[in-house]
Amino acid sequence: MGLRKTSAVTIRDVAGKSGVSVTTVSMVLNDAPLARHIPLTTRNRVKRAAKDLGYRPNLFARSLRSNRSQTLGVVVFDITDPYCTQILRGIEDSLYHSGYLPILTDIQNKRARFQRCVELLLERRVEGVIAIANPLYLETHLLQDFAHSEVPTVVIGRQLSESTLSSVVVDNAAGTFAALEYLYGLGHRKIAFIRGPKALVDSAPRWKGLCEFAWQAGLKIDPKLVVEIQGGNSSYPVGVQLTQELLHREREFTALVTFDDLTAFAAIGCLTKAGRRVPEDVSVVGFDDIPGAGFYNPPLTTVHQHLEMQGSIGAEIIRDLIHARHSNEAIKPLHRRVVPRLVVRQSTAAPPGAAGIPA
Amino acid sequence: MGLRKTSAVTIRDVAGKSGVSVTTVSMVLNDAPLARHIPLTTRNRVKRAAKDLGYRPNLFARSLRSNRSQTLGVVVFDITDPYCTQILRGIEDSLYHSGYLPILTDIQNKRARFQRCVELLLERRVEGVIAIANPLYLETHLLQDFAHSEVPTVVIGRQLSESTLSSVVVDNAAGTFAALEYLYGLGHRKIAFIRGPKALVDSAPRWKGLCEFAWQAGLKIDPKLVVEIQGGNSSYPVGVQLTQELLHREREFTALVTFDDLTAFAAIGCLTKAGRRVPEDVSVVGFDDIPGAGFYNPPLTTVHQHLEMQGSIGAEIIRDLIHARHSNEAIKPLHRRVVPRLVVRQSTAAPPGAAGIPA
DNA sequence: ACACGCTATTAAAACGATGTAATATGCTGC
DNA sequence: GCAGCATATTACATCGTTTTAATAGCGTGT
Repeated sequence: MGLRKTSAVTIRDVAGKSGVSVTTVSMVLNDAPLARHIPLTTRNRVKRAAKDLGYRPNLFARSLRSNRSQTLGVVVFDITDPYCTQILRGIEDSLYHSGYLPILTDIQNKRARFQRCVELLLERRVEGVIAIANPLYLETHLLQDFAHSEVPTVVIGRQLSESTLSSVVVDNAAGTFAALEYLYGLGHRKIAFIRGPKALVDSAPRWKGLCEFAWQAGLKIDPKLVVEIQGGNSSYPVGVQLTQELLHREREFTALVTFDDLTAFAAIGCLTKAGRRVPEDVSVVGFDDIPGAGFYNPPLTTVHQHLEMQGSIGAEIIRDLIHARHSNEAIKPLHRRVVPRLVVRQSTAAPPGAAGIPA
Repeated sequence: MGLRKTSAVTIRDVAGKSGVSVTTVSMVLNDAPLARHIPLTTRNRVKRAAKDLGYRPNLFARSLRSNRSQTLGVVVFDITDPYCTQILRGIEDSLYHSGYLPILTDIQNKRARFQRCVELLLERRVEGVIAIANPLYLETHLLQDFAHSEVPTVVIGRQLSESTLSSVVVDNAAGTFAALEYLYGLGHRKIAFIRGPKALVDSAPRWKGLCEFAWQAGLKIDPKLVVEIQGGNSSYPVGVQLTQELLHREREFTALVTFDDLTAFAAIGCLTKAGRRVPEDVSVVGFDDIPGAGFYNPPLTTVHQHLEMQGSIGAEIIRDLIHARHSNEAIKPLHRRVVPRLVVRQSTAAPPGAAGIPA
């Protein structure tokens, strides 16, 4: 190994060296059905020659001929966002032994880039597409290009039940439900909330999960203890500002459920500065379990949404769809939903007064 | 836009529609040098037809013929590591308008995958490779495969001055030098250090920068205030443990310089728990400026190493090398070094006693 | 009249693989 | 002695492009 040069070795060379025709070589190396008549000795001779010469089939020629690129397109909205990279990891793992290579395009959260990414992938004749949905906007109509080209497409992170596209989503409501259930179990009753911005699709179901538990447990949600992120997105400064607002309202609370981890970080920072200890005075719960949540000060209790698994599910769906398409079966979009899990760390504890009401 | 189907449109169709031969179409669309004799009217007719039909050249055919894949390989050691993704972002940006598409392979920090990634890229006939060096190990000999195949290769994050590979690195010593200079300027004299593990190449130069400044400023480094990360890598728990050890030694210190941000986070967590306030009692400085450093509690003063820029420089080098290779110039490996910048946030302040000795 | 250069255009040969349709060989049964 | 069949193998067209070498028309100077 190591000293094969630019594989100028073609199938013809292999044929020459092993004394058979290129057809035979091709059939042997792909063990095509028609190769069943070729005796073992010949097969071995061919394989031997191929290995000796360090033959690597030219993928361009192969793709040109067979019209299969052995390539999937992956569209992420921001490669520096751990949300995307964790999903990517799952995709990679699922694809690793499949012969498919993912090619990655990054929207960088810029609308203008979306169109170009789609074109790029179509140009490269990808056999399928996995798109990680931007939490803010999603140009579904752009993805329709793929649907039209009959390229199987799955969107991760956005519910699309009646679309021609497949989808993988997390069950947001189940996540917040579990979080509130846990706090309630610890004994918290005065609980504050920072809701997500209306612009994000995840906001509504996360809030819904909270309301559901509250309703089931007979817990009253105090409107004075609810604030909402305005504008497009959560951010550290916004989190700080909303936490301050909660403090200014001078309504006591022993726990705080935030829309996401970043907001939770901001809240903890703000509470600490205001002299409230976390978790001794106030418990804080986030959502997402971003990397770093476990290293925060204190380590954050939050809802883990199995991003890797979402990625691998997406890849599986695509593989299935491609397979279906190839055997001329009807391709029906698939929809999967993964259940998140509450990860308890050290930003939550029993409320100050009652030390440990049992769940 | 939107409803072009699987581009079964070939150059032949365009030729048919515009009433010329495929040769003419090809020449016009690539504005090849030989197209100079073709009158404007014909050119426009061809271009018009191409656009009307929604013609997209088949890249497989093109690559097969011209032996150019229009593709670069990028090898990262861990796609979920922000170090990699920031560099990636720089690479993308630099490549965005170049016609080259990066295809990404992820080692996942597993030695075994390296070989396979290299093979994958060679198979896809990439025209160049950008490898982001694993901080721990780097199978340079595996990359030699690329050198042998005359595929231009640049390594980001590892000094390789006399190699046949090109390289981009950060000037580690300059970074730590600046950090210590800053603390010294604030008035700190009793300064503790957490050194990086010997196994990491970055450890030595970062320590060297500290020693250099200390020597220049006449600052004595107290061996009792120096600890070193053992084993392979920095981690949160290790950081906590080493900080505890520093505290146990009962040698007073007003500032702490850590090997990297993760260790700094751990140190801050540990100090806080031990009742030392950051930065009022102890200032802490990290290295890397990982995302989240600005959101930590408190926001971390650290050394920013321009990862995006490193990425784009790498991409530029590759483009230059490919170009050189193409015009049959000799390809000499290039080596670039970027100077980091100290980012002052809120984990540093003047030492407790002397409130603000001027630099 | 014709060799020459110039413009405008194209036929045809690659590129490297795949797979269909065809061929060559040997064996069986009648 | 030959149709019929299984076995072993291959010639050749094909995929869609690029590019070389050739062609055709057309003025022009001798």
